[in-house]
Amino acid sequence: MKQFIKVMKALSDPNRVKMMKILQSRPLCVCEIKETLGIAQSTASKHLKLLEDAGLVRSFKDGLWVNYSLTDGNDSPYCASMIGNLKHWLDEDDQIKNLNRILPKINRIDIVGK
Amino acid sequence: MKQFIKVMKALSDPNRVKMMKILQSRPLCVCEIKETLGIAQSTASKHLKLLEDAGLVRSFKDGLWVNYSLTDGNDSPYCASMIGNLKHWLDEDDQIKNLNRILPKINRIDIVGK
DNA sequence: TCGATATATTCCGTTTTAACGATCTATAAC
DNA sequence: GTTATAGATCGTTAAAACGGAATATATCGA
Repeated sequence: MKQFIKVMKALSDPNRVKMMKILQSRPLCVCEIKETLGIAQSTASKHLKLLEDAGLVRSFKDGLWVNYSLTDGNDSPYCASMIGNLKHWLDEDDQIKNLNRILPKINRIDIVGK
Repeated sequence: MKQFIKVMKALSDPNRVKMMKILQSRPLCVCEIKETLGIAQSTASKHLKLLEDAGLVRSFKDGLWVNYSLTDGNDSPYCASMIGNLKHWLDEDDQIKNLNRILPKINRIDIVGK
């Protein structure tokens, strides 16, 4: 029950769902994610931690950067199912379409300051 | 996005998930639900309203009673998918097993007072 | 070692959520 | 009509969630 609730909670915030959707395109570092969504760095970092705790994303360090990507969900049927469904869900959502439109222009080396 | 968030939020509370699971057995009125879960009547009523708003359950009156049951989820792919998955998910959860054990003994005519 | 930079963590204010008791509404029996 | 009962709604309180600024941590390059 606890694991299920964790996954549902993780997916019941718009910013976190947006993160799941943009991570479908490619792995992203925190600064690319906060830039794409237009939120504070601390906010992005916290949301990502929550998604990671739920088993929906994973992270690996690359020098200064931490890259986040979707998991395969193999550890949890709840994650596997939700990750799978989100592959096609919300593609027609206006906010998501917008994010996907600006995402190609987002690049970690272009992001300065905080 | 809004509809999706609504469904996720609806399923991110243990009491609401328990309601979804016991409604798999049979339609139940509010007093049977509150009795099974051991919560206040007003609490049960509010949770059910939230589940109904999300499209996961529906209600119909039968005299003084209001019977709640699962929807078929036809109005929403999110609901359809979650209702379908919940058919097999959490069956091995201890809390859910307990509810299913006491549920056959719960009967609206045996429930007195509030 | 000394900045500079990316991310994580902490702190704090604001909003949302969940719980219950009390009250209101609607229906059934009389 | 009156009364009894099931459920919905309201008011309140406590806990959790969300946001951002500030601070701490870790790594890279000079």
